[in-house]
Amino acid sequence: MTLHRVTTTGRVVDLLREQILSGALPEASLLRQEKLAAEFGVSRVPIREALHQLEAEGLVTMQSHKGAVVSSLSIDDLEEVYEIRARLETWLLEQSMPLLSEQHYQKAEALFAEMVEDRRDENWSNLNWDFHATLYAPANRPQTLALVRKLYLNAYRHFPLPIRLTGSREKMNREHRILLDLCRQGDVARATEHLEQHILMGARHLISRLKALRRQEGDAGRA
Amino acid sequence: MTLHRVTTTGRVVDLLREQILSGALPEASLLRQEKLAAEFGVSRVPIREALHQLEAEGLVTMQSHKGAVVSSLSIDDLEEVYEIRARLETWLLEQSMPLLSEQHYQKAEALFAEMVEDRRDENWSNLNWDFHATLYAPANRPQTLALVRKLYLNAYRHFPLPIRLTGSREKMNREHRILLDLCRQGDVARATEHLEQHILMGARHLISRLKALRRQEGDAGRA
DNA sequence: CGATCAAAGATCGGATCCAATAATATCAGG
DNA sequence: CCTGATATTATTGGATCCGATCTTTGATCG
Repeated sequence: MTLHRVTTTGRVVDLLREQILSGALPEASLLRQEKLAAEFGVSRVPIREALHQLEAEGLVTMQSHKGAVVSSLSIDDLEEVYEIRARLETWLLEQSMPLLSEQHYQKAEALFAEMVEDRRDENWSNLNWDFHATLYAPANRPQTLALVRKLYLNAYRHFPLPIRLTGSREKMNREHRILLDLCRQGDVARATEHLEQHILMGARHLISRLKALRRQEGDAGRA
Repeated sequence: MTLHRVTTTGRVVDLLREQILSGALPEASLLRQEKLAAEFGVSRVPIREALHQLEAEGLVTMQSHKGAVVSSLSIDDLEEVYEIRARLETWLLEQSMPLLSEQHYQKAEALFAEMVEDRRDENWSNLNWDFHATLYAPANRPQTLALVRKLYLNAYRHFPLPIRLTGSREKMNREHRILLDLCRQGDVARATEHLEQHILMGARHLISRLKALRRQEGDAGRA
């Protein structure tokens, strides 16, 4: 669609965003311009512009003459983002459900099957998003969908995949299965209720894992 | 709060954002780097970085080697943004209403009175936002509030004040009065319902004014 | 021995310069 | 006179250089 001509700054932005969202650059990492410039084999200018751009996206915070760090979400913020998602996604589903066609269901089923079968974790986030987005598609709310997607990625960043998924895949699969069935049955109230719980449960799981991780790190720090 | 040390880029960002949101730079305006640089008395570098930053915020769109233009929202997009606002703000009110204290009411009343009395238009947007935000404050949802504020500004931009307000001030005032009273009565259901209608009516008014304006421009073009 | 201040080094922000790309004008051919 | 190729110009993107600011180290003094 938007086929911007590739520019160095743009590529740097994409690379850094990818690394931040994937967790390769954990939160609070220092981003030295010179280091990144050398790493990517470019001058510092596109790095600086990329950092500014990412700052506007909320992924890094910059302090002038001090440096840029990968920004971090507090647990409260994380929870709130999930709650916003729940509020908006239930709304999307409410609108799209009456309009879901067999084609949408087939696509959702295919994505669901892929998520069940694929044992590797790397694609899970994308598949999960695609699954949800498929169910919301008929609502025809591009702005809302883009916003929710941004929140989705933003909430997931910083958490290496094993942390996100450990002990929750089967649960997620079961919930997705139920969600699909409820949609097919046309029960809007129960489907949206289930979706809300699904999202909020995901938040709770992620937060408990995160707290455990921080406790662990705290212990390591004390040792 | 965030007291970054002032940097040229930062100031340029703030200036351009202000000009875009206020309508001084109408949508689809071409933003020539050299022109802006001369205007602000700086080199092109901070201009470029500012433009990139604003692009990430969604206020301008850049095409490499072609230039930057002030981005525009379609009418559909505008309507959708208002609907998102309605969905989120009713949620905020729902949570905050039980927690509203006399202090909040007094602040809201003061802002309301200011909006009624102040015949000048310049402050209206800010006062209006502050009024709404005051009612949502007890919900203690900083992320949501920041997001809604962004949507609020984004939806209002491009519309010179006279267009936004003509023939709607009295209506807005009446609706605000009712909203305040419903809050005081503690009727959550009716208050949120009223708020939703208030926001959606605002959208409808703005869109009709916008369509009239475009029709008018179309006629002028044909003449 | 610890604290404070100064100087050196590191890093960032901004200006200038150069290269790459798109828009525009010019000219040849039909 | 119109169309298409080519050259010129305007504008952007990127690299290098310079000045400003922050950090760190080390020396001096209490």
